[in-house]
Amino acid sequence: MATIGDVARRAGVSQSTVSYALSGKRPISEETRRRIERAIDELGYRPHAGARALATARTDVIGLMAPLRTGVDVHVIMQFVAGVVTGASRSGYDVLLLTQDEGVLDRVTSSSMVDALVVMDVENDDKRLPALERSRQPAVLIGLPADPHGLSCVDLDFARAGAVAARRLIDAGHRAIALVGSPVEVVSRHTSYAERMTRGFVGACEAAGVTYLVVPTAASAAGAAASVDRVLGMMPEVTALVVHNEVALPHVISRFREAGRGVPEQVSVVAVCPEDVAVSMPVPVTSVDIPAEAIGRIAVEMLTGLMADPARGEVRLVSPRLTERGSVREVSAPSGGTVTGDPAAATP
Amino acid sequence: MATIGDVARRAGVSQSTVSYALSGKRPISEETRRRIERAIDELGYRPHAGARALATARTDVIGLMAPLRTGVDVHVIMQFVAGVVTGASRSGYDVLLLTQDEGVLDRVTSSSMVDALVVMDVENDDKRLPALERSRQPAVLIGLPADPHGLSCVDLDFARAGAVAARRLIDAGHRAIALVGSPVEVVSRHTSYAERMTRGFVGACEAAGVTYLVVPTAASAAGAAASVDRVLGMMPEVTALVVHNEVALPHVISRFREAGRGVPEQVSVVAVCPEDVAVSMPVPVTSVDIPAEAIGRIAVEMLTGLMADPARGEVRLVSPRLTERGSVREVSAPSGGTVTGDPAAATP
DNA sequence: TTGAAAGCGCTAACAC
DNA sequence: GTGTTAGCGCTTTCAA
Repeated sequence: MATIGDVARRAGVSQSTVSYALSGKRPISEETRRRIERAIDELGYRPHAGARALATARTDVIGLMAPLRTGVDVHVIMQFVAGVVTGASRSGYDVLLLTQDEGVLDRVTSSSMVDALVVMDVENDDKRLPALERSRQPAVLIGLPADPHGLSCVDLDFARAGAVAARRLIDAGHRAIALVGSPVEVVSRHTSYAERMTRGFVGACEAAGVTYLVVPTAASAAGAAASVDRVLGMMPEVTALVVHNEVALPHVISRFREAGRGVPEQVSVVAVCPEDVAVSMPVPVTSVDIPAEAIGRIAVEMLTGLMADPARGEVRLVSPRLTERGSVREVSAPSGGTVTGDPAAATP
Repeated sequence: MATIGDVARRAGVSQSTVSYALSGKRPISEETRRRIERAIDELGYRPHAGARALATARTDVIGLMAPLRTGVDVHVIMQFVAGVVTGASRSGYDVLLLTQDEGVLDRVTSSSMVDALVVMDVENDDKRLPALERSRQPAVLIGLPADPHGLSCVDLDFARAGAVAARRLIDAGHRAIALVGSPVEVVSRHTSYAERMTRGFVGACEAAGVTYLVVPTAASAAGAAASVDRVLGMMPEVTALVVHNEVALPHVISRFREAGRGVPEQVSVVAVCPEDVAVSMPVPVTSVDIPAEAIGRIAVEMLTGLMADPARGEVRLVSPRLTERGSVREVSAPSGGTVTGDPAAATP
């Protein structure tokens, strides 16, 4: 590999001139610049990343801690990752893919491998937070810990998403609505989005005085079926669902159909999921989209902002947007319903 | 950040001694080693990755070119990625996540950011291959280009997978079998796995003299429905399916059921997909598993092998394994069928 | 507008 | 068993 010295020699200038020509940090005469560019092309020169990192204390690499346990919401995760990579490359950064492990975090940061970090799948009381603080690296969390104080976070506003989804159904005249939610693992791991989603849903239902039910649901056909049966058992009058579980969604729909309740004829559905999932269902599903890729990009934008100017933490909640796809049926409201709900499951 | 010099001073030894203590490349007295370790702990020292890369011409990072276009087989991709990351960390490497772009490949390799590369989603005539060659970096491809000569590749043996899946159905007595295959985009992009799969399927069917049909299928409910209708139209006597399309799978099953052909009562199914997908279907599906995570790990193993000893390229095809899950019904063979098939779609 | 040269932090001869 | 030191390739003062 050619070095900056080779380029300098070939162009008949000094190393520093080449360096400055590359960085643009001082004016270079047209003639010199031309010679340098020529030499660079001829030699196929690229600065050595390690040498540069050593000299500048920057790597132009950002670390991405992503949950690679497969099974849950792979779709969404992939989209976050894609957004982060896109955003990063747009800003001239590469992405080092890290596992969800505080040990890795310590190692990577203190050996100066990355300039900053994006941390995905943040839990309420995330074990990586102390390590993050210790590292004193700029960082953006995707998700919301219990105490986001001083941290930079971005996420979909799941509380509003839950409310928007519920309200769409309420406004359509439905009076008995179930939330088919995230898997119990997610809830018990205290990844806050499930709780926020539930809170928003419950809030909207109570405000409107409609009957509601919250059912955590495993990410499989069996889980979906079990949840559907539970819903039908506890709330036979159900006419509408909010589904916040990408994997279960198709199975929920078909189980309801098997039970003689077609979507959208007998049962209306609003999903909370990525757009492409909602579109690819047997029945296109009206949904509150999770703009995962956009959120990934925003995370990187926030990060570059932080690097330029280490301000105080900022929490950015992306507003949910509902897209109609015809899975909600307007019903003539048969007078107001009663508030019942499943107190056990519905605690915020 | 503490440097090796700080450690040396604190331990009362020279830098090189610290370096050697760390690398174990020469014997260090028990006493000295103890003092050094102590100093390292107290200072929280970690070698600076860039400095080390500069001095050793190694980064301990491998590049992973992964297709981040969402939509197709996200599941499988995630599992490959997870396998690569796991394998890498097991061998002391970190992973730089790169987009599928020759420009990126050139940049990353010639600036010495990585020691080696794993290239996913290889097409028959992949544009990245020249850049790869140019880079003279050890590389392992996941997938198979048209001419793998001199390259290291690993993939599932899709030809045998197709054959195994078909044979399972043939052996169960089925005489009219359809392959619901990969999306046309995949086929036309000439990602060879779809072709190999088809070849294996067709070969087995022709060898057994059964009727068969090959139908590329879009990765959506609509695509699945269209394909099912096409199958029923062209081959109404169909009693068995091989499905090589993870996204379409659930919709194929339900569309058949809607057409009055339940799985496995009227229609037997063997899928070619990751295990967790087959398990999470409404009906557990007998499948030839795609051991994506294992393949990812193998890729890294091959890579470390190559780095240690740049041998000639080696193509490793992982043997398919069929797992019974009850979606195949044994039928009393009603005498041998005729070879018809869809010549247009079934060309190898 | 350009050069010379001192590091950045580490490894690995080459000494002893 | 340990120390000295010359790089690795780049950036950035300091000088001109």
